[in-house]
Amino acid sequence: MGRWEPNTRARLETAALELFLEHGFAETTVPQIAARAELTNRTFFRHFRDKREVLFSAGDDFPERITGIIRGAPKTDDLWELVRYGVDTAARNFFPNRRDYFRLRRAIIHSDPGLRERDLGKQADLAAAIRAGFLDLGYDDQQATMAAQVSAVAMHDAIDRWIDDDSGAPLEHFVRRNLDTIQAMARAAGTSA
Amino acid sequence: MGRWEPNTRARLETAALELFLEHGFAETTVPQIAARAELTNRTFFRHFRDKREVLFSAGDDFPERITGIIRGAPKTDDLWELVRYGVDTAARNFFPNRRDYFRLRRAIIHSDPGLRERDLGKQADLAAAIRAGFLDLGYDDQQATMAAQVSAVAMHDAIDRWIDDDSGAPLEHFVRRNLDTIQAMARAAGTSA
DNA sequence: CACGTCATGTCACTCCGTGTCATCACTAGA
DNA sequence: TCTAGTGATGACACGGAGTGACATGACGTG
Repeated sequence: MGRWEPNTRARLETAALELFLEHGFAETTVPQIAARAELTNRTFFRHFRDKREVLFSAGDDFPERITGIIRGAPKTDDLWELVRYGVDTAARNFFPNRRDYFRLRRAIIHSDPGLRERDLGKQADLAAAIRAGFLDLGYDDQQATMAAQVSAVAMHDAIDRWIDDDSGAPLEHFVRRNLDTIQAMARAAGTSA
Repeated sequence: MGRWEPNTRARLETAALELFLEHGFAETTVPQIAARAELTNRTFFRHFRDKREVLFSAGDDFPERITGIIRGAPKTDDLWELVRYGVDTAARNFFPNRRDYFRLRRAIIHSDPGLRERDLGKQADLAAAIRAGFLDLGYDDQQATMAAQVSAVAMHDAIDRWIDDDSGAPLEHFVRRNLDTIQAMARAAGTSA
């Protein structure tokens, strides 16, 4: 399997992260990253489709995993309960407890419009996978799509809050709170007027 | 004001759309677009920050307009009602009745990953503007963020369905239906089990 | 009619990303 | 031990995106 240094991908990822933190994303060139990892320009693009992707390859398997979670969910007709179960389980399993790393990574992503767009793309991929899972369970297109989007939105925002929070609350807490907020909104509708 | 042909931007936009439809987005070069519009490469980038943006400049004022809509909304404490009002009003006012044009445009966007990401970026910009409007009205961060995301998601998906629908139903119909789906989900939670 | 302004043109340049072929370590098999 | 094959990397060339700096030329103003 590994004839050269077998850590090629990892070496490129850490080299990239370091350089992005030192000089900024836009100011870092791909040849610089490759050089720090003792590789060449061409090799970088064999492992990552573009310069942005080097920050996102960690979540490559999220779509499959979320599909697995939904498949393995306890049987219920309650779609909202299924959403709660799904995001909660994902929150418990997807994210290692390295908040400081995520904070650095987010800082880089927020610093560049292109990275922000790529991040949104990943979020959309996740939503698509969730939707596919719901469709598989027999929910109709409309329900599956909306439930998936709500899930993805709640999760994405929760990660943001979790990163900024220093109380030690787990990610699940923030996801649930987001879903509860939406639910409360929808339930209160038509009540006050 | 106009010394040359005064339609520079519009000429570039139509030239780009035509070429994208003829040869595909990736296969079309910026010099080609500029040439068809009888302009130069450099002028293209003075009007659009990159090749993708030429397909999106039409919605540049959406964020301001949505903020205006929320500011001018009838007073209510019912956030969900406010969401309904906002997306409904936006649906009525933002989109001209050129479904065929939107269909072509969407076909191009769906054909290229980069364009899809840019599209998601625009959706996020819209969500941010909506959130700002809600914050302005005094809602807390959590509520404002979730309500804004729900609004943006409902709108984005509604446009998709509206484009594909041939019954002549107006865009508002699909937005409302999306919101109703979410509301029904949230209200039914805990009912069936 | 001289002047300033502003959109466009011209030119040169860096960097991203790709196609193509060469290299070289390791493995399998005789 | 030799040899052929495999697969990851290196070397090289190239097109296209996007930018900076300066030139041009039409228009309004005094």
